[in-house]
Order: sequence, then structure tokens, then C-alpha cells
Amino acid sequence: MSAVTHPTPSLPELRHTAAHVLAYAVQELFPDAKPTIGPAIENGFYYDFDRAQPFTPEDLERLEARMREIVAADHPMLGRQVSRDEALAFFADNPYKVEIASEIPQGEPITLYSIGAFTDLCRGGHADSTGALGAVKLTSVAGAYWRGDERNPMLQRIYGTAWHTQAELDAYLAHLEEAAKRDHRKLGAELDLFSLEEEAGGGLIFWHPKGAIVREIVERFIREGLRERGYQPVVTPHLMSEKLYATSGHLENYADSMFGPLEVEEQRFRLKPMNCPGHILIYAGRPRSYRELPIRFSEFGTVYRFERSGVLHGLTRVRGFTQDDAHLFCTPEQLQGEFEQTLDEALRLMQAFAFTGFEYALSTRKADERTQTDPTAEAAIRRALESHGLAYVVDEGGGAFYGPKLDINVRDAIGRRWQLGTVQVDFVLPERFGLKYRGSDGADHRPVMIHRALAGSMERFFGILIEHFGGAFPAWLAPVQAVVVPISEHQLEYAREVAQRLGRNAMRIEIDETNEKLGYKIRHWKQQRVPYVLVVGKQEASDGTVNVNQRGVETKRTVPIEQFFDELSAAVEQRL
RNA sequence: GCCGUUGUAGCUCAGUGGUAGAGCACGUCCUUGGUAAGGACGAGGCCAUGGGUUCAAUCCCCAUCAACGGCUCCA
Repeated sequence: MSAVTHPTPSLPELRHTAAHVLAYAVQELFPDAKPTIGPAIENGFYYDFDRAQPFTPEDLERLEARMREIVAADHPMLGRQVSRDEALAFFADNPYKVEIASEIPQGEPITLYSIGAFTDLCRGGHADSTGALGAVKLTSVAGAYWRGDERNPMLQRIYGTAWHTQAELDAYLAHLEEAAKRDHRKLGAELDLFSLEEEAGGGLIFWHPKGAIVREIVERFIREGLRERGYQPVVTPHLMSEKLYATSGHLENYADSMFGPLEVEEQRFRLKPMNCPGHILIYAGRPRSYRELPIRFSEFGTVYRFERSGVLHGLTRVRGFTQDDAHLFCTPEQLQGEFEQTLDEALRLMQAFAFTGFEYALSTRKADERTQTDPTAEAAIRRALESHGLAYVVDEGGGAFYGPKLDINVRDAIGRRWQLGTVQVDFVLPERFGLKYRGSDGADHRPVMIHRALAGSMERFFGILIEHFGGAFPAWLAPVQAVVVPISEHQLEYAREVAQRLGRNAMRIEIDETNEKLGYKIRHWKQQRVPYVLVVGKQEASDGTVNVNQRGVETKRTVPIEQFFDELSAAVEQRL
């Protein structure tokens, strides 16, 4: 260990330095590998190498060992500025570095940084010395295209994580483990919530009874809010003429994400990738007056989007999904108010499901696609956010093809970020479909549309809920809210009576009729994360009580059946 | 789609160039047990699919499919 004290580098500096150390180790152990780019990322770093041979897990171990030696040697990080010619000459045998060096604008300094015998082209932002690296671990290898473009050569990417101290690294690894335990794909199978079926094809979800009931509860909750806020439910077809999507612009702008045409009687049909065109047809089906605006059509609309096989992932990235979709048609004057109302709805949803850390991201349209209405649409979003006192970040060019959008992000129970809903302002589709309404002045006017989905997709939302709660759904959502467990078969009849008395008001109660010992049954239901296990033995049967073993609560209590019913009802009522 | 890894019982995984094993889950029986695994027995596999190599392939080779980790994209 070095006796010299270093100023503590920031985590990005530390991780950037770790990337250099990795490249140094690779240069030594695999001299044929050409280093390309190696930035710090969230939680760690990566470095891409051009090498014919992929790195194996054993290679990673060797590299990690070598990296520790480089850290222990405490090489100072030495930077120097060079001329462009010098840089090009230095990296003559590395076309990637040459490409980067050539692209550095005139007037900007070109810098090389060295540790020990390794020198890299780099703009800086490091620790002073490799000794500053507290704890480093290489995590995985993966293919990655040069500059993320699939037309470019595939490089070998090595991922790693780096922290100030071993304790921080351990905490991070523990966090990964916790996340793995909550993985919705794992819990989905263990709790019998949903599945994907090889025979059916990738990215298509089968909701099992215990998953479907959760979905139904979520839908019911959302529908309540929609009804209160004046939305009208509509239902539109899954399959519609391709002409419709030519009009909407989907064929032009969204075809890559759509399933191909189905031809029937010389007419081409498409599976719907979005619900908006269908809702627009309903709006446009008859003349509209300003007196009926705003019109709010809502639909749990199932859409199909083509996703390349390699990107599918559990419930969060699928090919068929149902959006809690709605389209609002309003006058330009109503836009602001309607947009703000959707923000309130979003807040209600996120709070009901115990999410925290709401963040808002405004995505503007790509510069080359911007229309004259975009500034108006963006301004409406900004004003709505500002009037609610909500901070937001801006993603330039991330908008939909018909307008800018606002994405709503939340933090889950273990601090991870998820994107939930999206609200979009649209002047384009009303134009393309020639939508109008008769104004108070007797003339026709163009309505503005708001597209909004707050849970986003029911599939993805369910996946996020599973991970957020770690499968331990609160009583109002739990597929099985309580299980009655008789101590022996002699109490079976009483158990059935208890279940029957509790099963009112659509309470979801099961009875454990298995021929197992009490401990076994308790363990089973705890593993199934049922909120309440109700043990009934001789004592309870003669007293008309249940012994309540509540999830997450150490102490047990014996209460009359009716008292437990009231307690459960209250929990459901308060969405606990 | 591309790079890499993987594919053996419902699940988690052993294993071998001579057509297979464990634990859990499941079934039957014994047991009637007071708060996180009682016992016995049993059933269950085209070893992902299709080709090759071989006297012989679950194992070696090739292709396909799927899953997983990434790249890219997004609800």
C-alpha cells in the first residue's frame, strides 16, 4: 500500500481510472487486443476491445488479478498534451484511436494519459494514481458494436464495477443479489403468476390465475380514476386496414416496430401498434361541437409491436401488451388544464402503489422533424410541470413522431428507477386525419390531442410491481389474501367455515387441506408471500377465533373471525 | 438481428462415447402433529430440434430454435 495520500476521486473519476487499469491489464495479457473506448457508467465502467477471440470468464479472473497488482503498484496517472500528428502517429496501429483523435475538433487539446507502461488517448477525469482505486471487480463480457452501430464491427466489451472501499463494493454486490431475488421472471414462476410459452413464440405473455387477478385489481383501480375524471371507455379492433396506418403516418414512421401485413381478399391488414388511430376514427365518425370537448376516450388497448428477438425480456420487453391508454381531444385553450389533470392522475397511481422519487423527463422531437406546433406543445408541457412545481430533465430528440412527450419515472422499494407512464401532446394526428369541431363562432377548428398511458403497459407495470414488492403484494393486491391452515384434519370443517365467512366481498381466501404438519404448511405459505396465515386448532374452533400469523410481523394474535374480517377489509380499503 | 453463454424430470442442477441421477415439487400410504421442511413407497425424461462423425451419440461436429448477459430501441 502506498503511504502517499491522494485526494479522494469522485466515483466517475475512480471508475474511469479503473477502465484504464483494465486496458493496461488487457494490453499485457492479450497484446493482440486493440483498446477502443472505455468510459465510466452507472455503478461501474466498461472497456471495448477489438479482438478476434472473445474473452472467457477465466480471462476475466486473470485480468482482475493483474488489475489488483496494477492498483497495488500505485502508478501515477500522467497526462500530457500532444499535437494531432503526434497522437495519430502514436496510435498508428489502432484505427479506433485514430478515428477518435481525428474527430477531436480543431483548437481542443488532445491529451494522452499514462499509467506505468500503458498510454491511452483520453480527455481526462481520473484519479491521480491507480492506488486510489479502492475495490474493483470485473463482472461480465458482452459483444458491442463500435459506436453502438450495428453496421460497425463487433467489439468485445468487458464490464466492471469499482468503488472507494471493499465495503461499498460488497454492498453493491448485495444489492445486485437482492435485485436478482426480486426478478419478476423468477418470482413469476415461483408464485405461478405468468409464463412465456415456447410453443407460442417469444414476447407473448400468459397470465395465470394468480397474475390475472392482480391485473384485474389494478385495472379496476385505474378504471375508477378514469370514471371520476370523465373518461369514456371505448374498445377498438386489434386488426385494422393498412390504409389507416398510412393516414396516421405509422407506416412511414413506425413500420420497423410493426408486424408485417396480413392479406385477406386483396386487402392488407395490420396488427395495431398503437391505439390512437382507432380512437381517432371514433372521434371523426360524426361532427363534433366545442360543447362536447374535451372528449376523453380510454381503453385497455392491446397492441403488438415487432421487437427483435434479442431484446425481449420477461414482462418488461414484449411483443404484445396492453396499455392503459387514453386519448383526449380538446380545444387549444383546454390543453393546459387537461395536461395538468393527467399529471394529477399519474400522481394518484404512483402513490397508490407506494412508489417514490417521481421524476419527469420532457422529450422533444428530433430537430429535423420539428414542426411549427412543437413549441406550443412543449410549452404546454413545461407550463403544466411548472405550475405543479415539478422539476424535469430534457431529452432532446426523444419524442414521438407526432409530438413531444413527458415520461414519468419512479423509484421502487430498493431504489431502482423505472419508467412508467407517458403523456404526449399531439397537433400532428388531428391534422393528418383532418379532425375538427364546430366552434362557438360557427367555424370549424382543429382539436389538439393528448395521448396518455399512466401505468404504461399492464405487462411491464405488473413486472415492476412484482419486483417493487418482491412478490409480497400488499393485501389489497395479493392474489391470495389469507390462507386458513387447520392444525390437523379435525379442524378442516372449522377451517372451511372460517374461509366461507371471510370470503365475502370478493375476499380471496384459501384453505390448506394438505396432509402436512403445521410447520410445513406455514413455511409453504410464507414462501408464497401470503399476507395472512390463519391457524386454526382445537382452541380456535371452540372459541370461534383464528390465530393470525401476519407477514412481516413476529407476534401472533388470536382474534374472533369477524374482527379479522374487519381488519382485512380495512387493509384492502386503505390499499395496504 | 449481431456477439457471448446456456439448453438433462414441473423447478434447481449432477453425470457419462455403450440409450440416465439427486434434491425440491407431485401421487399413495403411515402419521393427526400448535407456528418456516415428519416418515415410507411411487410415478415422472425423444437428455431442445434436425443433420452429420462413429460399430455405438444425451455426450464430439454443424445447423436451427429458445432462454440468459450485452449492443440498439422502447410501454
